[in-house]
Amino acid sequence: MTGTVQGMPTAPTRPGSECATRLVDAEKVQAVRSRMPAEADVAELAVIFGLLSDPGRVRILIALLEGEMCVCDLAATTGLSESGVSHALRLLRGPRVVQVRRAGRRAYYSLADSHVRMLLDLGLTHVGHAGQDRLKMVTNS
Amino acid sequence: MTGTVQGMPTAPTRPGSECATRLVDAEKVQAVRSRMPAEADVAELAVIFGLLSDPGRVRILIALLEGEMCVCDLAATTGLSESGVSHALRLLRGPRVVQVRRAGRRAYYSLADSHVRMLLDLGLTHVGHAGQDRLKMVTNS
DNA sequence: AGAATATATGTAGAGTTGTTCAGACGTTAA
DNA sequence: TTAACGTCTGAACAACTCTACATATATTCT
Repeated sequence: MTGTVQGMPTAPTRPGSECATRLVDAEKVQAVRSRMPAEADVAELAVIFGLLSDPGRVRILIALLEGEMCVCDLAATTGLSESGVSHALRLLRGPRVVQVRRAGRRAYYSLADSHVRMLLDLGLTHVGHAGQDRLKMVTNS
Repeated sequence: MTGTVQGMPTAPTRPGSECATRLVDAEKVQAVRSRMPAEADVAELAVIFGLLSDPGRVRILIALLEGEMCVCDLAATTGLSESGVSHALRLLRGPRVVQVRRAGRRAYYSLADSHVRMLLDLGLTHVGHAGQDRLKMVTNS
C-alpha cells in the first residue's frame, strides 16, 4: 500500500518519495507514467491476484473450473476443512469471483468471472500443467 | 499451506481433513481430484499470483511491459522508494519473473516471463483498463 | 586516493493472512 | 418438537508480508 496519487504526471509523485537523483530516461518515465492505470485499478488488480495467491483457494477454483460444487465436496476435493473452504469462499464471494446457489441446506458454488477462469488457465499452462482437456491442442485439421 | 498429498484418489486426502459427512457427488469429486495438478504446481502457481498481489509490484511490472528500466526510473515511475523497488525486484528475480542487465552502476530490469506479461494484460483488461495500445482492437478488416 | 552515485541487503516493527476451534444459523428428517 | 446436518461466522494465534531506515557493496568521477 503505497498510496501514490497519480493523476497527470509532470509533478513528482508525492513529497518524499520522488527519485533522490535525476532520472536516467525522463522521457520514458513520463510516457510510462501517463499510461499507468489509475491507483484504484491497480489496487483492484492486486486484490484479484491476491485471491489467487493461496494454494487452497487455487485448488478450490481449479475444482470449480469443472462446474459447480457444494462446500462439502469442495472440502473433500481440496483437502481443506469445511470451515476453511467456507472462509475461502467468503473471500472469493466479495469480489464476485464465485457465486452461490442455495438448495436446501447445501450451497453450490461456481465461478462467476470468466477473466478469473482465463487467469487460472493461463497460470496452469505456465506452470507446465498441460491443462488436460481444458487446453485444446490445435491439431492439423 | 494445506499440504495435501494427492496421488491417485480413492483414499481420503489425509487423516483428519476428510469430509466429516458423506459426499454429495462422489463421482465428480473423484473426477476433479484426478485432474487436480500436483501439489508443487499449485504451490508454484500460488507463488506467481502472490507476486502480482501487491500494488507496488504490479506498477513495477506494468512499467516493465513497455521495456527495460533502471531501478531509479522505476522508483520515479511507480512512486516507490528506491529501496522498496529493489526489494520488490529481488522477489521478482527469484522465480525469474524479471531479469537484470547491469551497465556500470545501473541495473536495468526487464520482464523475463511472457506468461506473466499475459497475466498482466489479461488482468488489466479485466479491471476495465482498456490496455491502451497493448490491447489491439479486433477491427472489421 | 576519496567522494558521490546506484543498487542491494539486513533488520525491526506494524500490519495482514491463513488456520483452527467453537459455536451460530437455517434446513431437513424423525 | 428435537436431532442431525450443512454451512457460516467469530475469535485467537502463528506465520507471513510490507515498509522504512540504516548500512553495505560496487562503480564512476575528480
